[in-house]
Amino acid sequence: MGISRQQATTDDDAGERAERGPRARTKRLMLETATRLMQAGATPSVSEVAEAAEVSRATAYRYFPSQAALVQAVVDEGLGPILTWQSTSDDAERRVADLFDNAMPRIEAFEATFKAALKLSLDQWARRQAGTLGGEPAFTRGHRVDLLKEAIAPLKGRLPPRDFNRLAQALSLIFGVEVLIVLKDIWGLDSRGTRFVAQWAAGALVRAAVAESIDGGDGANTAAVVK
Amino acid sequence: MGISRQQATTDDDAGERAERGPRARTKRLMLETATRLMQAGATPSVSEVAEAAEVSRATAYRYFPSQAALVQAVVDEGLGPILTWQSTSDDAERRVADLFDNAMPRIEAFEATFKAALKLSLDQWARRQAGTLGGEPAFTRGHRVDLLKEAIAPLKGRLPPRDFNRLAQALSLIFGVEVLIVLKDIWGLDSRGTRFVAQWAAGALVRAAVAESIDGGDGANTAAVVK
DNA sequence: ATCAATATGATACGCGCGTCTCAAAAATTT
DNA sequence: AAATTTTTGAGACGCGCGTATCATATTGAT
Repeated sequence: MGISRQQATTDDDAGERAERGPRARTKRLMLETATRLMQAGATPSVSEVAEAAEVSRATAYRYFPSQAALVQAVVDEGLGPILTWQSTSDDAERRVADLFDNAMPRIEAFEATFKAALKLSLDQWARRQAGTLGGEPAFTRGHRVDLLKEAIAPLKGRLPPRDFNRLAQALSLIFGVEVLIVLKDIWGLDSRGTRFVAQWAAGALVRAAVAESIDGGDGANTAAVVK
Repeated sequence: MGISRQQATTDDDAGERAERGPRARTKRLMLETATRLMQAGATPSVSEVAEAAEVSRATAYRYFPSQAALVQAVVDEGLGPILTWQSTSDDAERRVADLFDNAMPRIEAFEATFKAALKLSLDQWARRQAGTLGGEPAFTRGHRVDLLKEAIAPLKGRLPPRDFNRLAQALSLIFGVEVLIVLKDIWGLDSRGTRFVAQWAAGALVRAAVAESIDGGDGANTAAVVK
């Protein structure tokens, strides 16, 4: 079965990147073409990438059996630099700000890709609910969880674990593509305004978490908290 | 000719709800069937609703020309009660908390519907980027903007307009379905945990906005985001 | 009761995605 | 260089969505 052989290849390459030969070459060509198209704002189907890369549809589908696989590959490709990034500061708020400054422009650059990924996740979720398609991973917790936890790591000792997690969770609400959707598409803000609001919210949350831990427990959590 | 007549009906009904006759009856039947299916977690296509409601595909498509129209109708139907709701308090933080308490369970009850709506918006956005489909509304700013602005209305006088908007924008990041996606699907929280985190974050943001305005400008904004 | 208007249903069509088959081309081995 | 394996391309197929057409049933007015 040539098929299962080639299917396996898609996975093998994940492990051994330096693979040589026509397979790897064609795959890279497709990946680069797809990345280029997506950076231009498109959300190309496998067929469209095939045409743009000047390979046949059949070949394209051999390497990327679905648009989902394609998008995922582009996301991984484009997100690489973020994942290894480290803030130089050891102040939590500063680190979070640094993370946002680094990640948000990159997310914006790959906006179409991230939106496509979100859309596909929603698709998969819907199928899952419908009964079709069994125990797949459904929503893949991207990298945001780890990135944020790492950013607020300096608070790990100073905050109760519960509060630490709550902060990480709250921050993750203002970190992903959803921010772009809400602030740019719905509110009509520009990139600068979007980053500004996200930064402010992030800072406010970090400060709130720290402040609470200082003046003891839920000092600010009672009804209105009149300061 | 018959078509444009019936097409118009879809719009007319929005204005005159009490319409009588077979048209309204069938439409309601479909809407209720669709709502039932979606509450059960499904994201039915027009054809599926047609089958469940025991009307022909052709008829179904006359009333809801696309899945998007169907979802939109169900959203409006299910969201109605929220839109007219009013908090009895005049404390901003309390009002926001009330809003969340009221809206979040309802959003959860219609989770599949909201996710479908988000997915369709992303779809439309992608098509738009691709050049196909012209000047459509793209992302329809739902009701969240108005709801939140209304909730924090008590701060309208006490906060500079710029800060007021920033707060509304930040709050809208932790208000929609996206919250469910991030906290339930990605983090794996349950409904209670999700509401808890969202509530905490909302309160923290409101308090931060108020506190800043009190101790004058950007008293807490020093470290990050200098502008 | 009759007749026009209108709602419905059955059917067929185009289109795009993903799958499959098979033959030609390219690469690798012997 | 010849033989074999691997990669590629061309085409056909099924499927689901949305559209269009036409005949039939239902409704409402005269």
